[in-house]
Amino acid sequence: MTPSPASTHKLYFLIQRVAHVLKTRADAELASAANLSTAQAAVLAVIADREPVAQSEVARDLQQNDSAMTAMVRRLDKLGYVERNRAPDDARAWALSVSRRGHEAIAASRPAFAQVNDLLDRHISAEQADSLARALTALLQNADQE
Amino acid sequence: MTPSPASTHKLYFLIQRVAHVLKTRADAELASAANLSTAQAAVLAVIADREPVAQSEVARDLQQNDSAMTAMVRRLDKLGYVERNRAPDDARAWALSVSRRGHEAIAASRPAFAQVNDLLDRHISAEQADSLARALTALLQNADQE
DNA sequence: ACATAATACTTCACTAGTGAAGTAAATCAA
DNA sequence: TTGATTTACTTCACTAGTGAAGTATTATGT
Repeated sequence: MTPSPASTHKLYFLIQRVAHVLKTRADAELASAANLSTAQAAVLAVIADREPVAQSEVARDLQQNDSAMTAMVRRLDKLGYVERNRAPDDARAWALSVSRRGHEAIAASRPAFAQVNDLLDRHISAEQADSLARALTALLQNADQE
Repeated sequence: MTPSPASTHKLYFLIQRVAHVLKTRADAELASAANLSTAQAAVLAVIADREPVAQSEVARDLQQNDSAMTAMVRRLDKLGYVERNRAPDDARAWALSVSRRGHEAIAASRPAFAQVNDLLDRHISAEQADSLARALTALLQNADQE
């Protein structure tokens, strides 16, 4: 097997730092544009996409555990961004959906995300972004089944 | 300006998810190989590289704030992985260094990180990794000054 | 049918980060 | 040289995640 190039060796830490820097930046933009964090925006997006949806499905989708979702949905509920009804077909589950205010928050957050995407665009070429996205998507899918 | 390709639009969330999945994976590997988390390993690596070093410098290096470092160094101290002496030239600052046990923990963690790097290698070609690393490094440096 | 296993969710104790506010020491400007 | 500012660190209240353990409820195998 060929040895890893020097750049691969620190790729893990590099990804962590880029993710951290982008998250901090995006959270700042988002906080001033909408009363929302990036983590909340991610969860809202999944719910909007699949509603009515159970917590466990959102957790699976974001590859987080159920207890994280319990806490997150409680916060989103307190903010008035989601509705929690009992699922009609399963007495254990919630049927989550995005409220009117939740949709407004999502809409208000769009420009902030656009700004972060612009930052990415300015420093990564379109082809690089494309190949990066493909590599990361493949990584996500394959890492699952190992 | 050319519009972002579809893949760029979700790049932010993609990076966050990949970072999250890799972190969870690496933490699991690391926990069984050494009594250490990836966040702790990152901090120890910086200290080892620059010792004796002040907390604020480590924080700057990892692009985190000072209060995060206060808490992290307290945990590392409790684990016996760092030594905290007062800096001789500055009564406000700590002079941090890695203890013998800290170096042992770093050593014990290497195979775990190697395993995560292998995972990356298996799903990203060497050239992709190289170009990815370059793009992310540039992004990190430029994002700083904006 | 019924014991067993899996699933949906919660709670708890923990790590790991943020930002705001505060203290003490060091630096700078006049 | 002293007053204002910056720096190093801490504390606090918060978000956001983990894993383990527990409670219902649903699904499964014989």
